[in-house]
Amino acid sequence: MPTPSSSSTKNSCNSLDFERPSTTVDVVMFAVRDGRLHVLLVKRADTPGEPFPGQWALPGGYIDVLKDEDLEACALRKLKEKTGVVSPYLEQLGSWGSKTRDPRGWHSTHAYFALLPTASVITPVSGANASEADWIPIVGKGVSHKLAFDHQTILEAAVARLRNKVEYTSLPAFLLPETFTLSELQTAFETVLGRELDKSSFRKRVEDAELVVALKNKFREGSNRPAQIYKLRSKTAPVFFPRAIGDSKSRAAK
Amino acid sequence: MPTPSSSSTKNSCNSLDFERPSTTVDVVMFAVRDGRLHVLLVKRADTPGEPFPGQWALPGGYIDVLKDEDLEACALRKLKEKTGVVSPYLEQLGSWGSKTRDPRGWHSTHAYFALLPTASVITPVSGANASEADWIPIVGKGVSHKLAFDHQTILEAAVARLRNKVEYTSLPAFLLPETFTLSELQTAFETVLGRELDKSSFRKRVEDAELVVALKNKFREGSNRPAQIYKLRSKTAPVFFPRAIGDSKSRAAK
DNA sequence: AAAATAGTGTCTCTTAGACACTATTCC
DNA sequence: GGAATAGTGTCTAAGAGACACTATTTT
Repeated sequence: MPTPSSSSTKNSCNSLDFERPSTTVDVVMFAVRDGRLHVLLVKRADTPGEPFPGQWALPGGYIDVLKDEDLEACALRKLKEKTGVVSPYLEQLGSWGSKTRDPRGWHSTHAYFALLPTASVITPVSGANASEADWIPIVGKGVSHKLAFDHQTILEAAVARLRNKVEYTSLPAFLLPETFTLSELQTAFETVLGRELDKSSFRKRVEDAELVVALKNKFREGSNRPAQIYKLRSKTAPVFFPRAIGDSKSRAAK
Repeated sequence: MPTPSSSSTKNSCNSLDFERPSTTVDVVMFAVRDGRLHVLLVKRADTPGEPFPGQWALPGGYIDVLKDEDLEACALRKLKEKTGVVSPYLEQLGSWGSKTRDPRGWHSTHAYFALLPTASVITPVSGANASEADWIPIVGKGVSHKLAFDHQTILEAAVARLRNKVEYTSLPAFLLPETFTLSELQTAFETVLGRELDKSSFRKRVEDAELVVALKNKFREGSNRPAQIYKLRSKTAPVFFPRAIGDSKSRAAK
């Protein structure tokens, strides 16, 4: 077991002198487009020498020890670079690290997942050195492209986590614009869950959880009865419902 | 933003040539001793130059790129080194990384948490270079010692996660020996939860979840009616209950 | 028989789902 | 009035808690 204070000399990236794994941060960014859940992917540069050239991957990359104060700041930086969004819902997903997941050697990545409001979905920014970025629809457990590294695994974990948490939290609310109607909120839940919900019990649930606040005299007009417009009571913290939304159906594991 | 393929030359730990953070793995090991929840801590070496000399810390350390296939293998290695236990319940907790959490520079750690069966708690192994190790009781949100690095934060996250998951999973079962009675199982839940449970509803819950299997003609004898002895149906996977154990009481956040 | 713990049954309360119902707008 | 969506009320079923009850052992 290597100890940082040993004084064998091999190479020195800083005060520690033994072979160390490299560290990255990847972000799974979700948004709803055309009533379907999408994830933002980037196409890797087609440079020879780069691993997985030209393949789709999660946006992410190496931590910049000068720019990034901490892991979350690094994730937020990558988010802003790709989408321009400054403060979306962001949650740590997990980490993956092994000898083999990157052909360049021992790598570990800290994965985050983010929920972006519909409004911000318009422009996939093809940033500085990212050759291409696009919103790809979620199909089944993940995406129908083959992804670089172990990004398929990470994406599947993110989709599973999101679907699981929808059962007992208000996460889909972060996929909507600032203001919305209850029907729109319900549709967001249904989009993520992949099944329809009963209107009456959904509304009771939302009401009891005090998730939203009605905006006085604000209504969504259409060719029918206008709908009350709401906003979230808390723009950042999700609400935890006391029971799963499927109740009698058992909650999925992990 | 640094790119791995840039060819400025600064130093070279492997093929990547820019300043990189260091990576560790820490493990929060829980066990029940004398009816109370404990965590295994180690005392850091009292060597000058080492950060936090002589202070209590979570067991863990640098990834060994030669020995460790992946993050989980690294966590299991550290677990075995400290306790001798080979396959406990092990779950990824999260990761913490920042410029400031280690005085030696940008560090990130992958934290795991483990539940150890009572049987394995007897011997805190003071391994090779670990100067001292001991089981410390959980008090409130964490432990009453001051811990090295941000280990207090990590420990508190582990305690919170454990307490939260007890509400809807069978995690405390992994704190018991192979076989146990339902009363012992209930006590394990109560120890972690920090509150008493109703016997009847607890047993219904366990029964409905098909968590345990009765051992034919095995009974725990005492100065009273003997109790049926059970074992877990699955020694590794926790069971997820359809509802929180507190039900009407709301589940804690995160 | 008493003590002690194991194990069960009954009642009530809460909440989710099903589903029918009413309400309000535009055409 | 009809179409369309918003919003509400009523009934039922399932599961959790409270708590009293029975069961089986040792002393």
